[in-house]
Amino acid sequence: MKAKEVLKDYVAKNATLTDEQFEYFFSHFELQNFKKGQVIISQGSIVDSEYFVISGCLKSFFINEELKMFILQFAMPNWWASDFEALYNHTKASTSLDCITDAEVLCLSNANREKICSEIHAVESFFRWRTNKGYVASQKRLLSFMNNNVKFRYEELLNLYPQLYNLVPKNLIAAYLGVSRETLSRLYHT
Amino acid sequence: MKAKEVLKDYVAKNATLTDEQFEYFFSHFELQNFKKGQVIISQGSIVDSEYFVISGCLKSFFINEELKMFILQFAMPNWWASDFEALYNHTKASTSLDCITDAEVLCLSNANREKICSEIHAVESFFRWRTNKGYVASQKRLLSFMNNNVKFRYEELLNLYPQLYNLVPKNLIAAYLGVSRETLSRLYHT
DNA sequence: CGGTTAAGGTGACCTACATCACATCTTAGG
DNA sequence: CCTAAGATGTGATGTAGGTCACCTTAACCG
Repeated sequence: MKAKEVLKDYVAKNATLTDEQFEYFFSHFELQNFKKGQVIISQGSIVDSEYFVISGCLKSFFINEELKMFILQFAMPNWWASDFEALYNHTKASTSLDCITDAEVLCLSNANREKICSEIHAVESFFRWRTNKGYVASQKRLLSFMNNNVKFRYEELLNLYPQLYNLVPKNLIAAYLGVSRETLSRLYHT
Repeated sequence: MKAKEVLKDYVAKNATLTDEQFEYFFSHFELQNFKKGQVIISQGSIVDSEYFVISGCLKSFFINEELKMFILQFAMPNWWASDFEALYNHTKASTSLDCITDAEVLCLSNANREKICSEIHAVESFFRWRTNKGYVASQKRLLSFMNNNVKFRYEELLNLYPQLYNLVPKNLIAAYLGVSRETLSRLYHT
C-alpha cells in the first residue's frame, strides 16, 4: 500500500475530510526513507518536524549521564513520533529518534501542521484527537509502571505488539520496560 | 478572584478569543463546590465531565486489587482533571477523582466540550494545545520514573509544587512517587 | 474534654532487580 | 568464508526499596 493510502485510511477512521481536503492535507507531508540505524532526531538538536510511520520501526529514546538508554516509544506503522516538547516549544530535543529497521515515514513540519490546523477545522480536530490518544496511552503506561512488575509489563507489551518479539532485540525491550537486559533474560530462562 | 476571571486569564495565555466568544465558551461550564474528601469520579462509574480547578486540590488515583493506591495527578488551581480515557471513549472510569481539600471547580461536560470545539475553531485549537501539554508532562514524568531514584523525584515534585509539602499528607506524596510511605519517611529521617 | 483516628517515624527482615564478569552463539561486512 | 561486533544466557554478589510491627504525636469530633 502506498504511503498516501496508509495515511488516508488512518485519517478516515478519525476525521471526516473530503477528497480535496485530504489531497491538500497530504500535500504538506514529505515522504522520506531511512536506513536501519539512521538517526532522525538527536538529543540536543533542534526539532522541526513530526513523523508518521508508514513501514518499519523507530524508537524514541533518552540517554542519561551514565550512558544508560531508556526507550519512550517504539513507533510502528500508523504511529506518530517526534520530541513533541521540543517541537512545540522550539527548544532543543531532550530525546532522540532513530530507526530500528529500514523505515518509510511521512514528515510533517511544525509550521505545516499549524498551517493546516488553522486552515481546516476538521484537521485541527483530528490532531486534538490524536494527541489525546497519546496522552491516554502515556498515562496508562505510567500506571502500569507503578502497579505491575517486569514480567507483567513485558507480557502486556507483547500482547499489544506481538511483532516486537522478533523484530526488536531484547536489550531494547529491556530499555523500554526500564530494567536491565539480564533481568529480562532471567524472566523465562534460569 | 472569581472563577470566570481565573479561566479567562488561563485561556487568554494560550488562545485568542473575543470577549463575546469567551462569554459563550464560559456559558458551557458549571461552577461546583466540593468539600474535603468528597468523591467526584469513582472507579467503575460513568464519566461525563472534565474539571478545571479554581481553588483547592484534587487527586486522581487508582486503587489496585490489593487496595494499594497510586496517584496519577495532583490537580491544583489552573489544572484540568478527569478520567480522560473513560470520558472520550464513553467507557467506565478506571481511575477515581476526589478532593484533598475543599475545592471550587468548573465542570465541562464531554458533550459541551465537543459542541464548543466544533462551533469555535479557536476553542478546538485551545484544547489541542492543552492536551498536548498534558501529554508532554506525562512523558516527562514517565522518563523521570525510569531514570531517577525516589529522592530525586521527591525533590523534583516539591520544586514544581512547593505548596504540596504542607498541603498534602506524606502518604499521598508517596503514592504519587510510587513508593511506600516508610521509604519516603526514611529519605530525610533515620 | 476525652477518645478515636490519621499522620508520621523507625527497627528488623525480605525480595526484586542491578551490576559485573564471563561464556556462547549469531550475523553482517569485507 | 572469516572475523568482529552484536545478541543472549547465567553465576555471584550488592542494594534500594518493600513489608510488617509497633510507637508517638497531632487533629478532629461528639
